[in-house]
Amino acid sequence: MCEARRLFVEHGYRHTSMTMILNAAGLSKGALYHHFASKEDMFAAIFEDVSRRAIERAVAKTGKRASPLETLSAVVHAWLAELRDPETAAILLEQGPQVLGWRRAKQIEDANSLGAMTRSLERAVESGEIAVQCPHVAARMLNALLAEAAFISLDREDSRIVEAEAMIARFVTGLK
Amino acid sequence: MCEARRLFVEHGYRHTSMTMILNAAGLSKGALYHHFASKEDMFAAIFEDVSRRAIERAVAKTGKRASPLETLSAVVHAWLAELRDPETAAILLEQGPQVLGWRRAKQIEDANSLGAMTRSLERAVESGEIAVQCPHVAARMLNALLAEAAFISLDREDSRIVEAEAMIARFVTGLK
DNA sequence: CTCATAAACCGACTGTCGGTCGGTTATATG
DNA sequence: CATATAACCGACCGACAGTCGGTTTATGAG
Repeated sequence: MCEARRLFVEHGYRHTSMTMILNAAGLSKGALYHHFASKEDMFAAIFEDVSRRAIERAVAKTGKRASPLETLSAVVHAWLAELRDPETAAILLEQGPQVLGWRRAKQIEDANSLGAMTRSLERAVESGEIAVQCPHVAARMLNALLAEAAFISLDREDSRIVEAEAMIARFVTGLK
Repeated sequence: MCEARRLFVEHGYRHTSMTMILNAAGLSKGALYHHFASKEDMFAAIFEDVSRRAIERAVAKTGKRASPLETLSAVVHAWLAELRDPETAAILLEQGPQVLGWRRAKQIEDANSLGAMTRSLERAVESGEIAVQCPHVAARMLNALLAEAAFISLDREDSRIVEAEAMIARFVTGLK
């Protein structure tokens, strides 16, 4: 599955045939289809794995903060840093929604990054630092901004990245 | 091409074979491939058409406003209304990025909705109502919020839609 | 060790689908 | 009418995801 991820990142989902994956992994078709129902399902497993590990790393990097809102800001920053990793971006931002469709991709993210973001928002609401009716909606809106900022940062134009991050910061503080 | 759009909306891109389109349109393969280089190219033409007409309608519905910022807010509102049309949403939000990839989809939108949004932002900057360094970045961030709000509104949960729209309004006024 | 059971693995085969190509018909132009 | 160009045709092809009957390997109870 590690080999499959590498090939997907390098050539894209469509241009990576099962045969290529089979050769790289040294497996047979039957073996692979014994573990995954379809090529798409295998990609979903990879997507889930990348999503889970990325948010775990981001949360781990975020030490203890004074308040829930500051923690949220720190998580947001750490998450953006994770998305700057080309492999993570390729799977989570480019190919994920393309291969799985946004519904399935969001569903998987709900159990990982989106879920962590929602919980962080909920804590900030409980502490009274921000005011939103539905933290899940706020998390999705925030997540959309983060994904767009990550897309922009893929073009490696520093000034634009700085501006995008500033807008996100303003969005978060604007929830007060 | 009208028939193809209908089939794509109804069954999705993947589950719409060329043969289905050919039968529905009463054409032969050769004829169709004389006009489009590939199935994906045909979809791109449909995407471009839907994108162009949707922003045209939104702008048309937006009458004259007192200031560029008010015009921007009105365009944003009208654009959200357009995205609530299931067929438009299916092509622009669901299938577009999935079939074409976000790069190509954004490139086409740059000539239509994103372009209009950017120009509207530029006017508001010129009049001094808002302050952003790069209107194009702001337009993309705003567009990401609008797309997410449209996704949320596809689930038809009214309270969430209201909250999402309020966040967008706050984002726009927060650019001051 | 033996045998039963299941999990993991194999690879030739198949159906479907996007795309091709040599050729034909319609339309416009001099 | 002659010529050229665009529109159109559909049998055919290669590639690919997915299948299936069968084999090997691991497990574990007697």
